[in-house]
Amino acid sequence: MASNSNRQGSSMHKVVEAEMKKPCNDQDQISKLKAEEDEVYRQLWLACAGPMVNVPRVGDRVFYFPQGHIEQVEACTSKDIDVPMPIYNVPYKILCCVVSMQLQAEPNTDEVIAHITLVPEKDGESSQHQTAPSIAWESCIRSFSKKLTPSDTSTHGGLSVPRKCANECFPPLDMFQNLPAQDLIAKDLHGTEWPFRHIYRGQPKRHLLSSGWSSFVNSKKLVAGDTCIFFRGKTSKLFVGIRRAIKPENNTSASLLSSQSIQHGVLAGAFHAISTGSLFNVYYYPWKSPAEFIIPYNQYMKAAEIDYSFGMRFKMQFEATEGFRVERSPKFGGTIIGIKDIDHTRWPGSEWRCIKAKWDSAEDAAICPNRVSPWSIQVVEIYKRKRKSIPPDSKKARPFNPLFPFSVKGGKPDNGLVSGITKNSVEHIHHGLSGVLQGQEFGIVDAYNQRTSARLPVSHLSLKPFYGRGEKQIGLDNQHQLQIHDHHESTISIPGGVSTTLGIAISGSPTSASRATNYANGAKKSLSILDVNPITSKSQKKCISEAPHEVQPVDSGTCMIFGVNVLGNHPKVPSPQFVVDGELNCFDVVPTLLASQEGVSKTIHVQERSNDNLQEELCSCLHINRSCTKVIKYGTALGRSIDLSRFNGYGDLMSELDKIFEFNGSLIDMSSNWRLSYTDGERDRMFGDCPWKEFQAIVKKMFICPKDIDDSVQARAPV
Amino acid sequence: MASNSNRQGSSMHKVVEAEMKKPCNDQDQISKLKAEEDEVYRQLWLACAGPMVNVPRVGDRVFYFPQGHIEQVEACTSKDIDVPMPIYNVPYKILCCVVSMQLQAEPNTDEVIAHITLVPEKDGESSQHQTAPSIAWESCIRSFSKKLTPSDTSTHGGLSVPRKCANECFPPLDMFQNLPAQDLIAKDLHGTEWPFRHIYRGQPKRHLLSSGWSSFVNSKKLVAGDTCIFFRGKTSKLFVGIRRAIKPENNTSASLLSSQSIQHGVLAGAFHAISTGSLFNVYYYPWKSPAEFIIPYNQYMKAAEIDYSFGMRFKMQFEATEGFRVERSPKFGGTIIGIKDIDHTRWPGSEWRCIKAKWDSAEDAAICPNRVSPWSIQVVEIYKRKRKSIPPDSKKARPFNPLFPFSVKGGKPDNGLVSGITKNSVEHIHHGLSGVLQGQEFGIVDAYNQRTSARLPVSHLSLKPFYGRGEKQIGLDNQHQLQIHDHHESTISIPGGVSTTLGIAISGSPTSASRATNYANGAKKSLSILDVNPITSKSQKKCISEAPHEVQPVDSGTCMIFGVNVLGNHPKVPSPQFVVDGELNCFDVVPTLLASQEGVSKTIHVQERSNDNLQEELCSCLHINRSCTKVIKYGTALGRSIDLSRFNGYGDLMSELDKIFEFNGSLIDMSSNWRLSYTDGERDRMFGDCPWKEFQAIVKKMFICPKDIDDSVQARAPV
DNA sequence: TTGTCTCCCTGGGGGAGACAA
DNA sequence: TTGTCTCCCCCAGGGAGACAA
Repeated sequence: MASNSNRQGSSMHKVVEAEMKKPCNDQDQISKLKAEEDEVYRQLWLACAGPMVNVPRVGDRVFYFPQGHIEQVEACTSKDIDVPMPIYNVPYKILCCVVSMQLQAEPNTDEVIAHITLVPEKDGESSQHQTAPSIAWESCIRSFSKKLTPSDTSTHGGLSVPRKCANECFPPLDMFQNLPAQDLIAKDLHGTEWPFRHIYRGQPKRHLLSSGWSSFVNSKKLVAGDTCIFFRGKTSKLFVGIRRAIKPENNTSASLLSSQSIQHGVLAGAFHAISTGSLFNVYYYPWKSPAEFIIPYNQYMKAAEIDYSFGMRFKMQFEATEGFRVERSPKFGGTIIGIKDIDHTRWPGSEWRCIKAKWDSAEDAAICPNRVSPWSIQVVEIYKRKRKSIPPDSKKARPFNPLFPFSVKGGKPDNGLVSGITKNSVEHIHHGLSGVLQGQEFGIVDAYNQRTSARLPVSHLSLKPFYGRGEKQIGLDNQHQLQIHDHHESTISIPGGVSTTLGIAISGSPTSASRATNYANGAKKSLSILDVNPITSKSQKKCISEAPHEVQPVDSGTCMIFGVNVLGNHPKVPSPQFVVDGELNCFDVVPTLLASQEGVSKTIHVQERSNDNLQEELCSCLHINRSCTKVIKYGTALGRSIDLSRFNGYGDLMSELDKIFEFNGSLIDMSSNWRLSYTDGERDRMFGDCPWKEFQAIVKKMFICPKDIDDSVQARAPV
Repeated sequence: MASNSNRQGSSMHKVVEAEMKKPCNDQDQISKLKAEEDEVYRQLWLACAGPMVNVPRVGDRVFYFPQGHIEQVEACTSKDIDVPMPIYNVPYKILCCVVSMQLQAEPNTDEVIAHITLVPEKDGESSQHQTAPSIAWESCIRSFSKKLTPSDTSTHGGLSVPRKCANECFPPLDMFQNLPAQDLIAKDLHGTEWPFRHIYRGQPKRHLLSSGWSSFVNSKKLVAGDTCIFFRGKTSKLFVGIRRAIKPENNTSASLLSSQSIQHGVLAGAFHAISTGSLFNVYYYPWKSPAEFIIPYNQYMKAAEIDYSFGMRFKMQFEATEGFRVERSPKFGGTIIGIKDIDHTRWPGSEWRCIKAKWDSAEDAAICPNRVSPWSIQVVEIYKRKRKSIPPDSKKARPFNPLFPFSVKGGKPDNGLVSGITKNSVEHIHHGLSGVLQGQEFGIVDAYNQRTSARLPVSHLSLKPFYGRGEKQIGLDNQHQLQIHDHHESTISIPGGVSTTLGIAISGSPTSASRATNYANGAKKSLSILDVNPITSKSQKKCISEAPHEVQPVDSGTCMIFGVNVLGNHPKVPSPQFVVDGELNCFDVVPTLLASQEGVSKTIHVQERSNDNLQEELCSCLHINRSCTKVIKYGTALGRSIDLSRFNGYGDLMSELDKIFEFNGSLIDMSSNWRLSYTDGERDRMFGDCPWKEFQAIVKKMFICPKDIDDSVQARAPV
């Protein structure tokens, strides 16, 4: 392209560009020049991307949000088929390290693209890695941008360069000449060189880019309103870029894959990367993406420190018109009117766009999104309140099960790396009220029934909530890690990160059974990171936010603080396509398999059998990949299935069961003769004798029985 | 674009286009016109795609080959990271019905795109659905294509239209005029209308497209060597298209996803589609795709009827130069020098490019691919031999496990829909020799050890080989299908097809164990489709191909007939990333878990223990996600692992073991005192007393023991 | 019959100062 | 100071027949 337009003037025009490389052999000098050029390129790229765009640098730690990535690809593709996506077993945010970062531009449109290579971070914690402070290039990098006028883009004449910009950014002209002029060569983001004639002429005199300019305009298909951007470093290297007023629309039919498959690609790609701990590539298109989906660790954590609550006032910036300098828009003001994960089914607890905003002016509301993410807003100072306890990111194992890309249904337990901020807020509750959960390992601890929880192994209490159903993990730093489990559930980690968790019943051979048990005990001893304190249960339902400015939420029923609904009202979770309808059939059929699947779920049943049957069913149903847990009411043919992940505690559950089985409240207030019990992997338990989170993790099936009948099968009835 | 160039001549030129719609209100007439236009468009699209390209029509049944789809996306994207892909549990070919088919073109390059919506067919069999015969449009559709000369594409002058083409394809000119001329309007694949001045002038007189032509050339960026194509139906509707000599290269940086993620997208998308039976979209780019990956059912089946063998001569067509008519190239001749699945690890048994070709001339070899698929070649008549039995596609359940998109490693058992042709050949063996496997449901049945196998439910025997390790499936037509399993292994199918299979050891409770068995028996009763016959095992190694012209293969070691290697030599299968290295640790640690995974594989170990240990290990290792099976030789410290999927029968296996353990043939001919035994999921120690396929599915570990020692632990020693 | 060349002639657009906001 | 206009002038390229393969 450039060569086409290389209609250079007569040879008397001196070419100024020429990099001005001094004849120094100093390696440092050369690499400095290179570094400067790289920095100029980066700044140009950012200027072309827009004032709101930022990208991390190599080595930075970031959070990758698959939801945001999908937002981008959805913005780029036309939704083809309305086939519901499965729920992938991918955390809503993934801590990564930036392995490489290539700032590029699309050849045809000059649309900016950041090609980012990430590697999932093994370790949730580690030092608050700071981005290597970039050398203060700002002092020696000059730039200007100009929004093109109709004259600038007309066929008659060139670009009128503001005097100040020309003086600052272009090499000086020899003003003693009759018609001061020089030939400039500017590189665009592709490295293509564009020759421009820079001339000082007209009456009154002004700076113009004449020859070459119209070729540039034609090639880049610039129109009035677009912005051209010039950057120049100390070494006189000149760069040119563009930012369009109207972003190029997507080539609808030009996609290689269907939008469906692309979403699969995003999710399966992320899944594979975290499963194997391997690199993965992400393309970030700032012009297309509704929001950044790769957030620097520090930015995220800073947001996590703030105690967002209803009614808070905040400001947010968006791209808008700006002057010759690349600047940010004025800020738009808004108020938080809701905090809630936007897709509880797929991304429970996610902070992505979890804040519902009401914008101050109606016009703003038309431009600004309804929902924003915490890290993209600036809370007005007066409202800022930090959380009390901030253990930012604790050392935890990956919470998802790498053998199961698809989750059967929502209900992903809240845990560790998966939901940092959410965790923090929850943690805050406990901290504030019971002083638990300090240090690197912490969990959401509950003591719904103190008697029972006291009986559980210490390690269990501490780690269980984070590893799904009663798993715990040792040897985290080892690729060949082995996860062991009591309740006779076990997990194997496959090198490269693939692991699965499977529960098994005790083998008939006492030898092998005892061997396994012994080993489990041995493993437990190696856990030195436990920190368990007794806690009380009162805190469970208290609304976390204690900000003085807090108002009762308008959209009642949800008071979500970073994804945790602290009120008792629950939206109905839609059932995605992967729920087992036929599963009731397996009820009597299949020998029990006690599988522990993080983020996966549970089989559940109705029951109308004798006590013998109850006993028997302890190991009679397959517990893999179910989102729902069966509830069987004694004497009733039709059982029900419920998704435990929808509930935040026993109270919620009981209310629901009371409603479902039409106890009219008598199940809740215990006035009925019926009680709820459940089976876990081992044998019968009474309802409510362990913390809720743990209950969620271990429950296999629930039974609603008359007390007398229930008692008769309860070998060891706690409570 | 078109409007830009719409420099129409003076008003005296009559516009001929105008669709010539007669003033008939007849709906039939209108829809006929529409149908004709659609057909002309289709023909134009095909002509632009190239002479070798074909696409199915809506309603057609086709096989979709994920491998081919990946070939296409790989051809379009630059491989970014060298991270190995996981093995997805997706069949290598997927029978689909074409739900919709949009023939499009890329806006910038006019590259042809077929946007195909497929839905996986539930039913492997069903009627030999014939494509609705298209109306014989050919009689009324006129077309010509011209390879553009330098003059045609130069800035001076227009397109020189061959006289015959102009007469046939353009509306007739009024030759009584001084300068006979008319204005034509031609639609391209986007529906954009291009005006052309058709004039008959010069000395001598000739047909030219003058005004408008150069705009067309510029807009489409045509160069000499490219081809322009005109089509016209009866209704005078004129269409124009192009086919480039040099296909546009891929926009490397313009991809939305990394090539990794795109491959994930292809595979996860396919997986999801077959899991849920839902629609999925595929974009086929004939200019980019190295080969068609959507093959009409009939074309595939026709190929499947042929008994391909080494040395066969065949012809194949490729795109090449052609005349004014869109025609196929001359055929290239070649010889089959190998038949073998190209990626046995990922796509075992796949016929995709399974034929290794030697091309007759060296120049051809430079153009033609090394490997071709059976359906894309035409076997020279003299070599054609049909297979004996052709049960083309039997009604079988989907063989893959829908809960496991990723398979850990190759070794996918041959089964049903997954490998139609391969199956056929395998089936053929059994059919020909034992008369088994008729009807809709069939399995490879064996009764090597009657005593042992007699204990298994019939259903087990019958279905096992096709569903991995000892699974069986009922209710195939039901989305809510339930897979049941004895050996205390069980599978749940989740509606939409998600299911998993897990094995468990017998629970400590005798009650539950017996119940499970009972139920399994009960379930068995509902299986009315079983057809079990005794077969002998001799047939196992017989080479299928009995073609008289068959020659011994040059690249010895593989004589694959549709994916089945009928010779005994096996290439080493590379171990992909998902193999468990740390698994030896679990050996002593974890209670046995007998997992049945279709396409997944087996754990294996070395052994140097006492008989007690042997006994113990019957249920001591996790059998998930292994490609290899352990072989333990008594008294030898170092055991070995072998991939059973590499072998086609016991003979192969024994040869290999004989070699590995240096028996120098004495293991094969039984002259040594050593024997091979194995353990299955029920802790029974057995000899090779069941069909090979079943053996592959149920074997957990193999032991090579001296006869006497072996007998001592052999409760029931068959042989 | 059709590919290439050359001649003719027109108009789009590059290059300059004039003028005005 | 800079956006727009207009004038000037040139040459790219379209349109035609000549010529030759």
